[in-house]
Amino acid sequence: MELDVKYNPSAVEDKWYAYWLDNKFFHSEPDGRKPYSVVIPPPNVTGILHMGHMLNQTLNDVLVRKARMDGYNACWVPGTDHASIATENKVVKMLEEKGIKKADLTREQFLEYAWEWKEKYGGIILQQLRKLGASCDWDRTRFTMEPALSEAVINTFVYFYKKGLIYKGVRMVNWDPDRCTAVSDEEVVHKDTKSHFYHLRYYISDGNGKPTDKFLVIATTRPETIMADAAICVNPADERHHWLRGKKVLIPLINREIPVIEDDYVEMDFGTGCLKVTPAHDVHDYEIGMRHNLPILDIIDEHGRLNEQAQILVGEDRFVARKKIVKMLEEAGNLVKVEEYISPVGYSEKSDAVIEPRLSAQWFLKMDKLAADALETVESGRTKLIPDKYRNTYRHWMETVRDWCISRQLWWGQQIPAYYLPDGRIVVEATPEKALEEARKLVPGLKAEDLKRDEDVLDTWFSSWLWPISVFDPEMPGNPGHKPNADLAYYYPTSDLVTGPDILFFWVARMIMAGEEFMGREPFANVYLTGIVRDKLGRKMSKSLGNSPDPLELIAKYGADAVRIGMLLCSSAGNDIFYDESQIEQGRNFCNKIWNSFRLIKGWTVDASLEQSEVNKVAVKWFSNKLSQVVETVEDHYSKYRISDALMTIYKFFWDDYCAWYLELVKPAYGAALDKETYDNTLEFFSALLKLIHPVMPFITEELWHALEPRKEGSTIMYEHTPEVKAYDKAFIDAFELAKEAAGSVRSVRQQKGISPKEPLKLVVKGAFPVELLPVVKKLANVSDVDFRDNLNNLSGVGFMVGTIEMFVLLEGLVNAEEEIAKLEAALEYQKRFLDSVRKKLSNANFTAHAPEAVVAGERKKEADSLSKIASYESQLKQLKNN
RNA sequence: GGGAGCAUAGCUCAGUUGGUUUAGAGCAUCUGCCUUACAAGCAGAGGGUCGGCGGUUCGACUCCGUCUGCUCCCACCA
Repeated sequence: MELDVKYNPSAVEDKWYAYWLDNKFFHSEPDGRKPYSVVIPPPNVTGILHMGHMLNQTLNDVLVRKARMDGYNACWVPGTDHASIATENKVVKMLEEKGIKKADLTREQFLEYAWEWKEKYGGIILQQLRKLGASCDWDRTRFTMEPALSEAVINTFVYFYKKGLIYKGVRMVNWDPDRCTAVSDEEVVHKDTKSHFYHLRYYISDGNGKPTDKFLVIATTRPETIMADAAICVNPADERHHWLRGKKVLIPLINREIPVIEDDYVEMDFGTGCLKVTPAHDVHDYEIGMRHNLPILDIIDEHGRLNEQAQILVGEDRFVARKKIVKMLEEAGNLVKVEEYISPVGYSEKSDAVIEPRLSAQWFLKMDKLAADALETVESGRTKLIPDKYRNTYRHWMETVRDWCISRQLWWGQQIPAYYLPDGRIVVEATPEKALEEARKLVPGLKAEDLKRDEDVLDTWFSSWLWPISVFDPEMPGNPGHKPNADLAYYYPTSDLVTGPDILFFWVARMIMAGEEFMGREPFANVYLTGIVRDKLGRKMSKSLGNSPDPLELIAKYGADAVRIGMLLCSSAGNDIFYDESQIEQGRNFCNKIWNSFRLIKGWTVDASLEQSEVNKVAVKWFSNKLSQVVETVEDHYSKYRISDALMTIYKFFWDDYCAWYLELVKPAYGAALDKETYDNTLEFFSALLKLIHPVMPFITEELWHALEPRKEGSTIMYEHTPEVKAYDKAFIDAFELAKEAAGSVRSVRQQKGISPKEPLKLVVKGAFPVELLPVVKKLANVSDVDFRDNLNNLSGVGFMVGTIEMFVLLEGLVNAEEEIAKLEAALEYQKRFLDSVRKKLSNANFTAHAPEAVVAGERKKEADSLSKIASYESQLKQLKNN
């Protein structure tokens, strides 16, 4: 078989992915094995794969594949999220391009377009995930708006409504004027924004609506809202303003009279100490208004424009109005001064529009009990957050969370199952038929067309918070008539959840709430929170910055395995990832290394009659011991979710120990054959390595596992078992390190003296170097001869130390005595200083008295070793100087 | 404004209850090699007063305080 010098991933990857699918290797059904289940954080149905997904899905796939090889019944449920705002935006945009306005469509027509769009573009992202090698059970693919899951959402709404936890109320909500919908507190991003602080003069009224010459000054950032002012408020303790008590003032420009009131809320040392109270357009003002029974005057419409109530600037956008009114105020003589001002302003996470606090009727879910339960889940450790630092933020959020505004003024989503009777009363039922039935109990003879269904849909998170339950059982426990479900019983709670910390509250916390509410227990055992993928400059990868590479192009260029390695190499949990293409190159190089090691092995001929040589014996002995030690380390890393450490351990083990040391040791001379025993062991080691690597690099390992020996149809490395940890001889492994060090030192001497690796060298040894390991030094350092002696006097060459063993490379005529003396003196100097520091410790009575015995013994050993090294350096120096 | 976290080689990071670490890895760098598995490679080498200062301790990268710098989260836009 002729193998290419370079590994070619594209030819291999599609083949094996199709093979895995054909054989249903990713599919899981409940059985006698222990389950390992994960649900995908459902990406937006209209989304495309970005680097953040790559990182998450790679980590997820590593965990799933590892669990599968550990004998678990692994089930990874994929799916997408209908993402109401994001998707509706895209559909609206698409329609606009066709010249169609949403306003001209009925709800049904719009939804038809939306579904069409979803069928066409939705799920591209799931196709992309396949390219990465994700071992999802595609037969279980779910969509949050598929009929069954929508039903689950509706049932959940009914459930909470009947439990009294859902209510409708007029509240100040975060209004996104771009999208014309309310958004939740969590969807508001506060950004420091440059604005102005306008100081405005309000004249005191003479009691008949006419201005006197007295006035007060307020400071505001929103002069366009003065027409909605209901009062001016001062702090009762503020003596500067006591003269205003009982007075009325006139709103500039429109001359409407409003009272001066007093409330502790106002801070005396901020602004002028006078606050204009605008209950309809500010959350605090609203609260003050409630306390003081102030009228509410709403002057801004749903698009953020001034309405008729404003009297002036009607129809103007709020920001345009702001500019215009400032000019008007200036001309009217009401503008005292303008200050530059930076203040935090809320923006809609989805549209980036400035949030308008707006009073509107919305549906809310009471959070106190749900949040308390979900907090306990994490506090008790039933769900672990990895890394642990997120527990603090989680706690803080759970303790301060407010009721969840769950209604959205959109069409794409689950429509709220609330029905209004003509008299305004509400019935909430899962179906229109049921609703009518209930309504008739209130108003006999009511007709279907008399019932009006609420226009709003539910927040997307109100569907995705059910995900770990609904993907297994859309009928949802908790609903009347719910029957036990085998999948749910088997797979719930899921094992690990891999997701970004940015949706810890949006999604993770709420899934925990739903889990506790409906299942009575946590939805997952561990939540692994990844970092944010950033570019080399530390900027978050984003479409607008254009700094995010296309993952599919990367896969095409380097191969999926390489990309996976690149993502994993630098991804300790919770730390941000600084993405750099060179990491993916490193992954590609690793693929190539694996590939070429296979070419080497495959090229060997075997002679069954050959005896196993000493060097091969020791190589096999060492590697089999080392393998167990490494597997143990890797398992430990995995158990702590230190995926990049696990990968690095495997990487070094393969590259350094297997390729650079083991294969070089057993490699037969050119044209020579290898003994069968060593060959079999070598293949066995290779096979074990492939299994160890498979979770991180699924494609190349499957390819080579099949190339290694003929496999039965339908077999796969995916279901091979992770290599076992057998008892290993640590002392022997450590001793082998001495041999490596010796070989390295000899090579170093060659480098310094410019001696070709092909020229054999002679070595003299003083000390207890294990004879068993001599062949290792001989072969890898090209040493023809090793001579043990009691002293190294009168030799010509270069000496070095391996531990406390002295070694000497015999070299005639190549030695520069001065150079050697200088080197030895430097080494001696270092050693003497080291000895000093050790002795300082040992001579300290406090140290010997307080430190544990083992530590003291360690220091004594250091002292002894150091003394022996010093002695040997000194004797070598003496030699050199005498000659 | 409140809270959390981070700061270790040029870069990205380890360093697990303070003691065989006058600190390790990978990448990058430098030197020598086209040695018939791999130049996407091989061999060798250099590189850090562990952010500053102070304290606790026989002993501090590790614990405490403080300062500086960065990041993130939360927060009602007078």
